[in-house]
Amino acid sequence: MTLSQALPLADLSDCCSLGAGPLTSGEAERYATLFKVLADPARLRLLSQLAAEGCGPASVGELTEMSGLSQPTVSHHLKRLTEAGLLDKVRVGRTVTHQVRPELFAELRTVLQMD
Amino acid sequence: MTLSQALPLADLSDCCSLGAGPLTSGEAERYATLFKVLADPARLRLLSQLAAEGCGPASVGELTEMSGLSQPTVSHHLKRLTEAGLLDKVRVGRTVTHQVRPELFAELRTVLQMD
DNA sequence: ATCCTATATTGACAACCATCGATATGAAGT
DNA sequence: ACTTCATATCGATGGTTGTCAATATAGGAT
Repeated sequence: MTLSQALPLADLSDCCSLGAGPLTSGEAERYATLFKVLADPARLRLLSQLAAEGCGPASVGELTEMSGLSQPTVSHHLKRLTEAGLLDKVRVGRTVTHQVRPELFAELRTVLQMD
Repeated sequence: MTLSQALPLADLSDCCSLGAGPLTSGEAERYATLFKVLADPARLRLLSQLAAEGCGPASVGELTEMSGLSQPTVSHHLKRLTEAGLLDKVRVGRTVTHQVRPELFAELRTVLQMD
């Protein structure tokens, strides 16, 4: 069960962002959970690799080489990103591929809108 | 010395975001530091209070009442937000007021652009 | 069935941080 | 100077997490 399934974000189109009224404690915790996933340099670099134009989905092994981290550490970060709803995970034979899922990024941009 | 003075963000207009090529380790750490400041429900609620339309700058005491947290805890959070460059701090007599500083929010929105 | 290869999980350790009570600083009034 | 009020800092504590080595799982090939 992914985080996005367990804790769906509020629809920002009609209600709340930082710039449009105080957040409820539930909203604040859900957004904080998402920002926490982004608040790590290794995960940001993995995301930037996956989001770079021209690069399609990448395997865990490729991302391990690029990051210079150990394979368990990369697997751990990809799991956190996937459970947060920021990545999609696809198994093809023995290799596992990940791909950026843009929806939540768009929602977070709305949250950071200050006017 | 605030974080934004010590570690200026790269100019995103011509260079790097998550969607435009891999991040350097320096960029990844600076963005991760900023997201870490946002990755706390209490700080998000303080920000949403400060950003709510109609609300001007608010004092530490007012924010302490609204948040339900202790005064030292609120002071701690406001310090982190201010040192990150997300808030401005102004002392007026005995009371200290804070106000949202929109620049870094705009930069983070750019970082989260995935296309 | 056995082996190899790719990924996931476990266990452990160190570092960081949110929170509070207690106390210090600092500014203004008497 | 002294008191009072608003905010900041200190010290301690409990919880979270990034990282790795070691091991487990799982899929394909022989």
